[in-house]
Amino acid sequence: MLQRDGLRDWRRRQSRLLRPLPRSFYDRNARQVAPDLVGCLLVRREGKKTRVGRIVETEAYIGEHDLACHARAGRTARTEVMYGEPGHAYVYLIYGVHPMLNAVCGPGSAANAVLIRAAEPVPGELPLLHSATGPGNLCKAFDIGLAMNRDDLCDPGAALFIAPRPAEGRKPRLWRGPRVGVDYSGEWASRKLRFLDRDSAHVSRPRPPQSRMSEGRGSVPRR
DNA sequence: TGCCGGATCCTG
DNA sequence: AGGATCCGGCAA
Repeated sequence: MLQRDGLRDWRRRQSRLLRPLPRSFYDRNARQVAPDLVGCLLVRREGKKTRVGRIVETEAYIGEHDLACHARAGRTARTEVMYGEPGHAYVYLIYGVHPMLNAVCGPGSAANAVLIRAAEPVPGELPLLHSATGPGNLCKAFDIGLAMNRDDLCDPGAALFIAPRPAEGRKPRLWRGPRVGVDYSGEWASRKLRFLDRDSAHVSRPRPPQSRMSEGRGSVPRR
């Protein structure tokens, strides 16, 4: 049990080192922020527990002119937070079922946001409650609900924030592709605003051609 | 006030 | 392939 206490202390020390990305990080177009968030650490503090995951997939939603972005309808009660200070959470419910986590971006009051679509476990940290592959699953794994809408991700005491890429962490090899589930948005559906770490086994579908675990349902290498 | 359509996921 | 399940946005 000494060993386990040691591990707990180690985790506590590690998690104290995690600090939120500064607001200036988010105060840019989501097109710039989204790829920079891949490899960063999603941190959820709940009671005495701190859960950490490495973000491996994001999507940029770049403002009112982006027909896939909720702000396409302009300023409304729901989208208000996207026009506010960068660095806050925008959480909404999709299909009446799944909460989705976004980080509000800028510049300034431009209604930009980055959807956080997947995270992978970090060795040495608490195991995640559940797979964090896919935006709905990710919210479940980190216990993120609608109540966290508008929370400030830059507050050092926040229950939810994103910490910078660890210096010792591997640098992601990024792949860029079209966003998922936005076929209704015309030409915006084909814009490559989805970013993922090609070497992660925890990205959602559809996976890029030669990523780890890219084998779809029952497909077999050809000969 | 009512209706419609989602930035999804899981099962059959 | 389809259902779950509910909220925001828009038309009436």
